[in-house]
Amino acid sequence: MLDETDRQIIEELTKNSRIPMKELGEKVHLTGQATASRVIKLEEKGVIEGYTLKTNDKKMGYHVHAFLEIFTKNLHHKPYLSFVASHHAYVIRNYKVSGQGCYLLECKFPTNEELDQFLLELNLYVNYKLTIVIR
Amino acid sequence: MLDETDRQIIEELTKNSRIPMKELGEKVHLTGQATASRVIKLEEKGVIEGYTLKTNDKKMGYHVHAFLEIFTKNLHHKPYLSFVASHHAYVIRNYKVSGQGCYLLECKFPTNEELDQFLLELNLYVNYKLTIVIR
DNA sequence: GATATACACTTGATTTCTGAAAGGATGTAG
DNA sequence: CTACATCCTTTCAGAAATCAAGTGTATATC
Repeated sequence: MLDETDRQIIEELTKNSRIPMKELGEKVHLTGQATASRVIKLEEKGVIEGYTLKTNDKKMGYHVHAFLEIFTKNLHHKPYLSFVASHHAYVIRNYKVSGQGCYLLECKFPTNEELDQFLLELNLYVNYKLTIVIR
Repeated sequence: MLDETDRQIIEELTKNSRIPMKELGEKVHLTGQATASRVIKLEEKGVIEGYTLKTNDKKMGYHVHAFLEIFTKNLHHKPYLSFVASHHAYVIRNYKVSGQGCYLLECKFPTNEELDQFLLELNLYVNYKLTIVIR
């Protein structure tokens, strides 16, 4: 399904998704046009889902990075899920998981105060175990 | 430091980092040239760290996505850290954290068999608690 | 109040890239 | 052998990026 050239293309685009097709082509020993048509095929197959940005969270004003292991208090998950949906500015990812908790919630906050406020509200819906990222 | 236009630029580039500068400019009511120079400044400031790709892990052949809470067996972290470094194909991210564990390791594997093999080797250096992502 | 300076943006010209069309090489099936 | 499909290259017109002025505005300086 994916040959070595496709893999190289994906690797290079992961390093720098704004690289010109011509230059990408040189890296994988193809013309820019052939490279572009491979990229289009990878998009159509759904292997490539999109092109995005790596930003510096601290310089964006987010100084606190946390993981929350979520334990729902009862069988109704919807209140928690809609709480998460309504706080998407803080939420990086929310995974349903197997293990101790029901969900693993990754978040970012400008300050500890905002984290604290978030936790107070979160605790209305679920219990949690907090893990703060140091590095 | 960052004005509303910069924030919009970052938002649009997060949605699609391959958007032409001209088109991005239209979205933020600037010419392509002015937009490009703002983007260059954001890069120089380190706010923008790079441009990358969103891929579909399943279609890339990775069917297992896991988080590992790591508990080092002793005070020496180096053996674990070099083990992680030597398995970067599986490792997505490795965070030093405060909380129960010392590290939070996010990984992906093609199969449960490879996960199992990884865990066997990992267990030589540290103890862990496994969390598998369902969705 | 006049002048200098810095900054951000626009305009216009040149270079570079992209995307479409046509054609060539290779492999497969009838 | 022929038809067909796939993947690549070449060519070329149009689009975008880049570079070099030039304009406008705010702030500082005398």
